[in-house]
Amino acid sequence: MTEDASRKTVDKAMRVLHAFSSERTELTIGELSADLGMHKSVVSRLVSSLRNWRMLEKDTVTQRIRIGAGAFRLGTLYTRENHLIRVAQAKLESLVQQTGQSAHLTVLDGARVLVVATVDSPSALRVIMRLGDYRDLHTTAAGKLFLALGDPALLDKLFAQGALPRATPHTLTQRDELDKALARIRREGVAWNRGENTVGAGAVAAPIFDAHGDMVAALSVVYPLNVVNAQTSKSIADRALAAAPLISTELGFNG
Amino acid sequence: MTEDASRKTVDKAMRVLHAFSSERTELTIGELSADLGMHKSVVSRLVSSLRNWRMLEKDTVTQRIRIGAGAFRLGTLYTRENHLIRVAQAKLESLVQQTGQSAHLTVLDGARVLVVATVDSPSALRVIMRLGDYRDLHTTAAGKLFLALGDPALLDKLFAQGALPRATPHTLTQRDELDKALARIRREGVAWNRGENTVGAGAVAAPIFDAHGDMVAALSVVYPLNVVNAQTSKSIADRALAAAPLISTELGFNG
DNA sequence: GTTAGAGTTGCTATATTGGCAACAATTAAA
DNA sequence: TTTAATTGTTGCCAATATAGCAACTCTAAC
Repeated sequence: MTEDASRKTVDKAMRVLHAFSSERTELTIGELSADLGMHKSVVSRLVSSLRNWRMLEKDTVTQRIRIGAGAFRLGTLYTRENHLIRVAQAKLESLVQQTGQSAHLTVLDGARVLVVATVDSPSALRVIMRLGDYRDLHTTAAGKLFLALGDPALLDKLFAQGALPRATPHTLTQRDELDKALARIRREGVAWNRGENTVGAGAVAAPIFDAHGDMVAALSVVYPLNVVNAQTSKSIADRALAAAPLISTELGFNG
Repeated sequence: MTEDASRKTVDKAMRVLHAFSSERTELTIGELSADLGMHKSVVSRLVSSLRNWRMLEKDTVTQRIRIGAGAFRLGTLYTRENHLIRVAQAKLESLVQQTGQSAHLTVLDGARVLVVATVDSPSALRVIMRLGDYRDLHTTAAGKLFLALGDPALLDKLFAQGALPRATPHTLTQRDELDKALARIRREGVAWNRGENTVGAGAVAAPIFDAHGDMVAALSVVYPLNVVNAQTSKSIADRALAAAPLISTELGFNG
C-alpha cells in the first residue's frame, strides 16, 4: 500500500472551512463538531489555528464563527492573478455590450460548475448569477458543456450518485435525454439551456480550452427567455462562439 | 506550560497558502521549500493535500502552483455573507454618487489594512484600490484611523518593527509626527491623507464601530488632490462622517 | 543516450494529535 | 442571588501522523 500523500490534519482543517456555505454562514464549535463528526476538542483546536490565520473569525456579538479576511485575501489572489480570468473579463464585458445580456465565466469544481467571473447586463430585466455561485452540471448550459467535452468519467460520476435532482419541469433528469443533448453539443460545439435550471431563464455556453486542448472553462450568456427570440439567441450564440476561441488562443490553445 | 492550541500541521499548510501574493502568484515546490525553510518532501505532501481541496492548482502548461478555486469560493463567502460588507456596500455606492470619488471599506489585518469592498468613481480621473489590496497603516487615512482609535498596542507593534517605510515624500515616518496626527484624529473623529501613500492622491476616512464600540472597519473616500480643493474635501468628509455611523448603527452600535 | 534538476514516495524514529475528563465561562432557570 | 445547564477550552498521555532521509521516478536538456 503506497503512502497517502494527504496530510490528515490539513484535511480536517479543510473540512472545517468547507463546512461553511451560503446556507450555513455562521456556525458554533458544537455545530461544526456535530456536522463533521469530530470531537469538539479537535474542532476547537482547529478553529483556533484557523483563526490565527484569519481564515475564520468570531463575530464579536454573537460569538459565532464565520469565514475570515484571510480567506478573502486568498480568494482575491485567485481572481486577480489567474490568467484565465484576467483574459476572460474583457471578453465578458464586450459580450455584454454586444448582446445586452449578462455573461459569466464558470469552471468545474468537483461535480458542479463554479461562477468565477461575471458581468451583469445593464438592463433591468436580466438574469444574475453571483461570483461563487454553484450550479449542478445537468441543469446549466456550461455544465452540460463540461459533461460533453470534459473528462468522460464525469458523466458516470454524476449518475453514480443516483437520480439527478430536478430543478424545474424542464430539467433533464434521465440518462438518455441527457446523452442525446450531449451528443448534440459535441456536434455543434455549443450548449443551450431553456429553463432547465431556473424557470424563464435561458443560456448559451461556449467552451474554453487550454494549451493541452482540455476544456478548462465555459463562457456563457444568460438571458430571460421571454425577451429573446430564436433569431436573437442564435446571434448571441454566434458572438459567444466568436469570443471563446479568442480566450483559448490567449491560453496557448491552437486547435 | 499550557498546551498550544495551534495545530502545527495546519500552520504549515497556511504558511504554504500565504506564501502566495500579488508579487509571487505562481511558485514551484522547490521555491516554496526554500521560501518557507521546509523540506521539499513536506511541501510536496502539503501541496498535494491542498490541491485535493482545490485551495491550490497546478498550471497545466507551466506546471507551476497557484491559488485555486477552493480559495476563491471561500473568499466569496466572506464578501457575500459578511454583514458588515453587505451593509457597507450600499453606503459606498451612494457616497460615490454624492462625491463623484471612489469609496472603499477596509479592515485591519495584522499590521496592515485590507480593502474588502470598493466602489470606483465613474470619472476617468480617479484613484483606484482593488479588492484584496493591502496598505501600510501609517500611509493611509484608514490605517491612521485604526492606529488612533483601535487597540493601543497596535502603535507599539508598528514601531517595534523598526523605522516606518517611506512611501512618498509626505509619508509620516517619525513617531512624534505620527503621534501628533493621531491626536488630531482622536479629536476630530476623522482621518486625512494628503499624498502620504501615493503622490497626488488624498483621502478621508471615517470609523465604523461594532456593537461593543470597537472599531472594526474604516470607510474612506479617495480622490486626486489636484481636482479636490479644501472646501470640496470638507464636504466629502462630512458625507463620509454621515454615512459611517449609519453602518455602525446597523451593526448594533449605539454610542 | 546520458545527465541534471525537480518532485514523489517507502520507511521509521520522533513529534504531533485525539479523546477523555476536568475545568472554565457563559447563559438560563429557579 | 444561587443553581443548573450548556458550550467551549485545556492538561494529560496513549495512539497516530508526520519529518526527514535516501532511493526513486519523471521530465527536459544536451
